[in-house]
Amino acid sequence: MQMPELPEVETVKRTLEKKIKGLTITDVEIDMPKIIRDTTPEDFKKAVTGIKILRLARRGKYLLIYLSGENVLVIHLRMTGRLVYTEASEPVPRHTHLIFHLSDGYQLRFNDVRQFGRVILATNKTLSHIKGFKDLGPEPLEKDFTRDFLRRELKRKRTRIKPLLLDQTFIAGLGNIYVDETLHRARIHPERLACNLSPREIANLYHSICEVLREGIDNRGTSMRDYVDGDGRTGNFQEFLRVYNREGEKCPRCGATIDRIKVGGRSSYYCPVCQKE
DNA sequence: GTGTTGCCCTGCGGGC
DNA sequence: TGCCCGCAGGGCAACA
Repeated sequence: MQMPELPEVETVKRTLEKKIKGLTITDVEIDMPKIIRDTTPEDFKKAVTGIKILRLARRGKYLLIYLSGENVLVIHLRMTGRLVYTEASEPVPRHTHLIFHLSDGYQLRFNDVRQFGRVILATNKTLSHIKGFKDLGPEPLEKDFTRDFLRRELKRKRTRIKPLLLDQTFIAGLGNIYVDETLHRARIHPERLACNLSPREIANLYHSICEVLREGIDNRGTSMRDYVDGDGRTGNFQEFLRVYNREGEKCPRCGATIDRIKVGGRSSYYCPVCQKE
């Protein structure tokens, strides 16, 4: 029960960058070839061994590791993926599928219980062809994501607000936890039609998206079960969640009982009093 | 364009 | 205690 979303991936990026930027990948162990997409294990190994790590970046829920030369590692942690910088002498945990040996003697380990995570070897040129990555919507914390943009786009959509916010082509980086928290703060029921939101609700929604994500990052992400940052540390934002995973508990704003429904096949936690249909 | 379902996958919790 | 089953969910494909 955990899905690295924008704040978690941003935290992994920040913690890892301090540790691995400037190091060289001296070897790669691939235990689960299917984690790597579109490249054979042999080609992957050949492409990254002896190559220097230049910088890290994030786009939506994707982590990007830029290497010297043209290559970029595009990593999606999906549900249970972890990317941890660790001493080589540490025991290798179960479900460790990929190990990068680094020039400082440490290792960067990719671990994923459910094997949903993906590592794609791309170049600066092929980045724009990667399925899922190429169609990502705007970054919600960047300046091109404005209230006007949100209002304009919502008016065009005859779909329910929750599945829309989860759609990575609409906005990049939101997942189930942060969408539920956002909608609660904005007092919007998850099944409301996007095109029917009032200007005031849209303003609240815009503010809530930015606020929830910033607070998530400030608290180094949410750890329900699996998520840890690049140092292997858990986040703290789970302590500040108001509705997610709190079915049956009291709404911190009005005291009503938090309910859970399925919206678009996803569990959705909300307050039936604060968030009217 | 939008909605629904199923698949990928393992661990966990509930029921018996 | 141990087994079975359903659920959790991001992204994607297939289909309605």
